[in-house]
Formats: sequence, structure tokens, C-alpha cells
Amino acid sequence: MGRAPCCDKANVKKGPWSPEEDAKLKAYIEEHGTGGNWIALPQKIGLKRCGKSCRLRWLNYLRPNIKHGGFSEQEDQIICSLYISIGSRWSIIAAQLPGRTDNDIKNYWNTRLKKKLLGKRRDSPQSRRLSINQDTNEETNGISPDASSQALSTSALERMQLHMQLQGLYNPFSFYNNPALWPKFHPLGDKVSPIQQTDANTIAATPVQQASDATMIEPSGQNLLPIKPNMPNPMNAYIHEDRNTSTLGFPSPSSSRTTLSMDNFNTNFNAAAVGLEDELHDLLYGKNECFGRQDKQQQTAMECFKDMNGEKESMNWWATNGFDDKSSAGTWDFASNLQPDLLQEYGLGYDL
DNA sequence: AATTGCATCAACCGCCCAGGC
DNA sequence: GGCCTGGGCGGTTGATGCAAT
Repeated sequence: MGRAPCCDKANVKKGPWSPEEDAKLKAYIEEHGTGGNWIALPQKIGLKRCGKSCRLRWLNYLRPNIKHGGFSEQEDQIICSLYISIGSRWSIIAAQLPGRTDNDIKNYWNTRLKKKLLGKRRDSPQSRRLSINQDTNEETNGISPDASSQALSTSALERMQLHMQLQGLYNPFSFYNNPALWPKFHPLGDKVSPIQQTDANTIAATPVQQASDATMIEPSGQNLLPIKPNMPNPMNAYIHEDRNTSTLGFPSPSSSRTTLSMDNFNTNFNAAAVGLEDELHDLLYGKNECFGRQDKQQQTAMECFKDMNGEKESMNWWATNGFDDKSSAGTWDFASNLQPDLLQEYGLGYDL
């Protein structure tokens, strides 16, 4: 048979933790550890709390070296980079930010960072046509928000918006700025078939991609930063999906298994990281701040990503997040780990 | 001063997965 | 192989505080 029930839900206390409860829990764990069993822990120390609640309290609040609030500029960028690439995998994102908890990052993203990024373009007519305004339920590209939300998850939509912002910020030919391209890519237009049936390795450059190779002309006459043709996606090899269905609700492609060598991944990742980080910084803090802070910014970004690619830390990271290569002889199974919605996003403008 | 609306964040809920039985 | 549980995770809720009216 299985194990004993988790806890007696009728007799557990809910709501905010008192200082006494905190002290009990902290003292016990600091002395004895969790004992590998959160469920039994509250009974041992006389707390009328669910084991899961104890675990959450410890991890999010009582654990040593926890930082609250005051997110730095570079933390913002790391969060954004990772969110765009892997979505709301808060535990993975938190693993890259020492002292931060997944709950903290999740709250920070939902309450501030998301608005900071998505709000940038909301006022423009073009963005209004394409953006999904979840607060007001306003029409989106002539299609009801209800229908849109059925086709794409919130997370995928947000990430798509962010992608389009990054891609289209300085690019009048991009998908984002080119209504002629919208129906083809609209989630309701052709939401699955090209992706489901296409090998991850054979997705060709889209018209958007080709257009983005052209020299950029800024219609508004603003100063231009040089667009980065074929802006690589630093995370295209970073994507890991270990669930059977994507956020779109479609099964992940399981045929056509493609492998990606770690050497190639590291090279692509490092090269692309700088580009994406710069673009993100432009979005978050404005173009002007680019000048004079670029060296530091790039260094920061590279340090972050270097950690992932480096030695000891990176191996922990890879192992923790499913990239352990024990079973794949130093390669990462690209196709079997890739989400269709991510494929769709990256198929819009980036090389795969 | 009272009311309303908004922002923040700690905590809970429900689901999934790995592993014990 | 199937059932059950603990651990972990992401999404959501509700309490609280602050700002605007």
C-alpha cells in the first residue's frame, strides 16, 4: 500500500504565520534539517500546519540568505530573458538568481516586470491591434479575446508579444509591424499544422526573417540602432519541456529526433546572449541608456550565462533542469524537448 | 475624513511526477 | 503494473497598505 495521508486538513491552521510559528520551524530545521519528510515535520515540532505549508514558509521566507524586493536591473534582464525563452518556469529562473525564490520572482513578474515590458508598446496603434489586453477584454485583431485565449495560453501570448517587441522594435518589416503577415501567423489562422508537421530542423526562414535581413529604416525618423540581422535566439537550445503537452495543448513532436551538441549550444548561446540582453535592456530602460553602460551590461549578461555554461555551477544547472547528458552521450534531444508553441515563436523570426 | 481602486505579496490550491508499496 | 503519497511547481486568491478622488 501507499503512505500515510498528508495531513488532517480539518485540524491544520491556515493563513499568515505568527512569529512563534516561524521561530519554531526555523529553530528545528536549523538544528535537525527537514529530515526528508515535510509532512511529518509539523507534528514533530507541534505546529498545526500542513507539511507543504511548512515547506513553503521555509523556502520562501525563513531560509537563510533570502532577498526580498529590490530587484536590480540585471536581475530584471535575466528574468525577462529566461521568461521569454522558457516561460513561467519560475523555479528554473530562480535557480539563476541567488537569494531569490520562485514565488518572489513570480510575484515580481506578474505585478511589475510584465507591465513594464508589455506596457511599452501598448499605446501604439500597431501594438493595440495585436496585443491581448486581458484587463479590458478589448478586441484583438478582430478576433474575440475569448477565442484567442483558447488558442494560446497567457504565457505563450505574453512571450509572443515580448518576442515581437524585441524583433519589431526597430524593424518596420517585421511581423509585428506588418499587418499583411498577421493572418498567416495568427494563432487562430493556422495555429498548429505547420508546426506539428514540421521537423524542428527544417523550419525555413520565414518572410519575416528574410525581411529582417534588410537594412532597417525607421519610419518615425527616430535615431536607429542597427538591427541585428538574423538575431539569434540565445535560448533556442535552452528550451526544455518535459511535459507531454505544450502550453497550447498539443502534443510535443515525438518523431524526428534531432540532437544538438553541447559545443554548438554553448557557442550559439554565448554569441546570442549579448544581443538579446541588449534588446531587453532597450525595452526595459530605453535606448539611450545603452550607451555607456553597454560594456557593463554585456559583462553582466555574459557572467550570468557563463555560469550556465561554465564548469561546476553549470553542471548543477544542467542536471537540475533535465539537461543531464548521462543518457544522451553529450547531446541534447532537441526535437523531443521542444514545445510546438515555442517552435512557432522561434519560427517567426529566428533560425532554428 | 471617507470611500474607492489599485498594487503588492504571502499563502493556498490543485496538478503532475517520481518513487514506495 | 497499479495504487497511493510526498515533493515540487505554477496559478490563483485574499489580506493589507497606499494613492487617488
